[in-house]
Amino acid sequence: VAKRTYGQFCGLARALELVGERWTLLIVRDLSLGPQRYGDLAGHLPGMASGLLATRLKHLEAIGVVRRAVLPPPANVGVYELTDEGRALAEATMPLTRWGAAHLEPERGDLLFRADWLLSTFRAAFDPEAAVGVSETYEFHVDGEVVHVRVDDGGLDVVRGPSPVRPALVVRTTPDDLVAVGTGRMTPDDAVAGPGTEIEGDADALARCARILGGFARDRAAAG
Amino acid sequence: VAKRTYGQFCGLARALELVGERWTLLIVRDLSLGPQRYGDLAGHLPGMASGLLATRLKHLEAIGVVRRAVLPPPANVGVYELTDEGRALAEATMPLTRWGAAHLEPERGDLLFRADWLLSTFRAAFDPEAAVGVSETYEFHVDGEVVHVRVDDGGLDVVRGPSPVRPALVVRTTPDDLVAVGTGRMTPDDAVAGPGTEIEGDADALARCARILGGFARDRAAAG
DNA sequence: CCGCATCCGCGTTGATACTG
DNA sequence: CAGTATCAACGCGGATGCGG
Repeated sequence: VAKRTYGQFCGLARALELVGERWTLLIVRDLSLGPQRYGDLAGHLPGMASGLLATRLKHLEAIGVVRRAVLPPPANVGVYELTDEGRALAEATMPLTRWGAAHLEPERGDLLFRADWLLSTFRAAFDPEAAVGVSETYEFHVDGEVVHVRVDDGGLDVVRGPSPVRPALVVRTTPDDLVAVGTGRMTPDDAVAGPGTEIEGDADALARCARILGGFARDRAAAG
Repeated sequence: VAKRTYGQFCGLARALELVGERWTLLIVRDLSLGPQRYGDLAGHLPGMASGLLATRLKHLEAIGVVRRAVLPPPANVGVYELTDEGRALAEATMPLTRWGAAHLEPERGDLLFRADWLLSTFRAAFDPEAAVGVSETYEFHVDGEVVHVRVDDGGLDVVRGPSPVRPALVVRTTPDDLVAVGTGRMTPDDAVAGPGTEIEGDADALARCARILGGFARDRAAAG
């Protein structure tokens, strides 16, 4: 029996045949923030059967989106990482992420939260115009996770882990505050004034950071 | 039991919850070329169960992507059309279409072909730079289908049916020729010289049309 | 314990028949 | 023509097992 395909000569149908199955694009999203071990991936995808993750990874490897690699000694652990094709795919999902972000329900407290999910959503709403002439790094600590955002004169990159260089701004905050600021319910200054958020760095860096990552809130306001 | 969701506070996860199920984005794609009746949609989606199409349409209507409308008399038939949200969604799938197009296998003869699928794939690869200063319409006749492409100084729109205004170029061709030109196996001039393709209009219009819609072939060459 | 494979129960999907 | 009804087959979620 043929794998469930669409069999249409159409770019979208082909993309959905390749990566349209359940969980597949979420795996690509998680790997777009840096290589990950099997167990870490599984931890990022609650509700996904372990065997299914193995199947998906094998398929993504077969179609050239994902590659296995071994970290150099003394780590010597196997990880999965995106190929160039995989990075192109991750890039191609940005507008879809942006559309979905405009349809998130911020008040739903039952949703699972991860700093890297929200920051990858911020990245999707990123407007290069807002970052021209800015080259610096912001580091976020949320719920025990560390993620840093590298802005480089019109470009923007979100990577898991602490920044290798000294960041212009370090934000220690809570999921609630991050969501509130992201969705426009709170200004960054409100958050800093409140109990959940504290920053290291000057106020100018905070203002620039807010301007550059603020597209998410603007999208939501536009779409309702 | 809860509908199969991801439950993650993440734009991509939300988008996939809303429109990530099988067939859903292909319905949006078909409606993005103009309103369609239930039966026409079903005809465009071979292999999809009729009941499933009804379910999907109801869901898309519930989330505000699709709207039912009745064509004015004397037609008086019910059609489905995209809302503004739906058009934004269709727009958001363009890069994904482009990624998938680069992974199409042009030699696979078993794939189903429709002129509007291929032309919507062309549109996804459209580069606005190529169309600055050009404002004209091209009409394609393929396999009994008629689709027209409206270029308007940096913008591009693909719509089913004949052009309401006199087109600068009319192309009558075969699926094979259109695929061959789209994937770069043939130049437009080769096609016109061959038996499958004939055009009405001057050679300059053909050259402009080829330049504007040629992004698909360029993408494929880049990705391999 | 990590990285996967195997099994089972159920929801989703594919194909066709049916109805107003 | 525009859907609804029915049922078999498949995909997925959850648990468990197994080798390193």
